[in-house]
Amino acid sequence: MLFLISGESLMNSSSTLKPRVTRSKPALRRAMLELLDTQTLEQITVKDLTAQADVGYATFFRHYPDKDALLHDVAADEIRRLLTMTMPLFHSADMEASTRALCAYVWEHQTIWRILLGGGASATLKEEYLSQALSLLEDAAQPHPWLPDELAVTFSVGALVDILRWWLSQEKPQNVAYMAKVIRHLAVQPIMNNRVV
Amino acid sequence: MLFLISGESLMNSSSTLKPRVTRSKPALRRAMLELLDTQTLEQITVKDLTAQADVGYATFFRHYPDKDALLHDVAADEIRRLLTMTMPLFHSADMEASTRALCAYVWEHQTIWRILLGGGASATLKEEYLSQALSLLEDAAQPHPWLPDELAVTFSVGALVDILRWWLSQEKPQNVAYMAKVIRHLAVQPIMNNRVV
DNA sequence: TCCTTATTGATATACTGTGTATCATATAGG
DNA sequence: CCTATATGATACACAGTATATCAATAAGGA
Repeated sequence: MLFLISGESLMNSSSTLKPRVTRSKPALRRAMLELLDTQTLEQITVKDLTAQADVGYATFFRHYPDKDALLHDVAADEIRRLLTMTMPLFHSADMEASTRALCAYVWEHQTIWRILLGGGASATLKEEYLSQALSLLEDAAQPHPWLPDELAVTFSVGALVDILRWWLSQEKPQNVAYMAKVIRHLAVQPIMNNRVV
Repeated sequence: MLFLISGESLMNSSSTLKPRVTRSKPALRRAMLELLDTQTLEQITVKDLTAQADVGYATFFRHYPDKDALLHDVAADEIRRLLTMTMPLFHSADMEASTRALCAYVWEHQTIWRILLGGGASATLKEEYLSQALSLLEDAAQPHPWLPDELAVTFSVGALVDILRWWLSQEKPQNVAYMAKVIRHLAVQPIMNNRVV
């Protein structure tokens, strides 16, 4: 499988192969995604990465201090984009449209999200996701009279990630509309200020 | 901090120290819990464990193949006990009593659960928890007309672990009754066959 | 009390993976 | 054509894992 990520292009427009300069970093990001498809993050070694990227071993450390930094670099953009579609959920504006847009985005980018959610990256992903979500919490300020905001976000983000991971791990995944309904019902609706059972 | 775990006692009834025989394994389990209080699982080395347990380095491998096996040994009992209190939640018998009993149990054993849920063991814990829960799924057979059983359990167990972790990570934790209500409302009620939003 | 067996401590060793340092080479961009 | 920079290749120091070996020690039975 091949993956093209973020804005950087791996080849230039000319017919000849692009020379070494600036080739390593995109190659390493590409290699990380390729290896995460079948292995866990901690199973992947720097040697594996540089071999997959067809790059010298020491070259890795000229771009990243360690494996986690590379994963962070790969995932940061996607997380941020998904997060901008997640936060509106807590403002209870048009919830149906929001959840559907969220699921549609994940579905369109399922190749990378299947890797980020599955494998061994999910722990790192969830931490980062939750961290970014909590830092944006002040804006929301949607009062949950009986539920601490931090608990609400922790629960909702956790449930969202778990549900999305289940979705993309299925052999025959459900459709977008259904998953939006599931997320609305399981991860969003319960933290809204309604009746408490 | 000191921890006494499962049924094994570290000392015998006599006034003298118990000799080496059978001393290592309990000492290693004890050391694992002590180190997990301040470090992540992957931060802990076998050398750390054997030093903390005051045991020879090679002795570790005479009892466990690796760190994860030791953690598994430490956590297995607790997980199994908590699970027997978790499953009744899906039978919708007396939900209020079930959730309260669950939270009361965690609260009574908060010393070990704070370690198992926090730190670096939470990922392993959740996997094991979910695995055991899914293997017991056949018994429940509580039909969720619109929700696949596996998704329901995945969501519910995930939410439960997340909520419990948040609870025990608080400086001034909420009381048992409140947390039972939260779990009922966030992790259990949403998967029951009611109205779908 | 004595003897056998099992546990342990201590140590040596092989191996894998990380991270740094160094030097020669190739090339992009001026 | 020249120079700054990215790269490849390699050597090296270091940490952690896992196994093997041998002597010491104590438990539990004779």
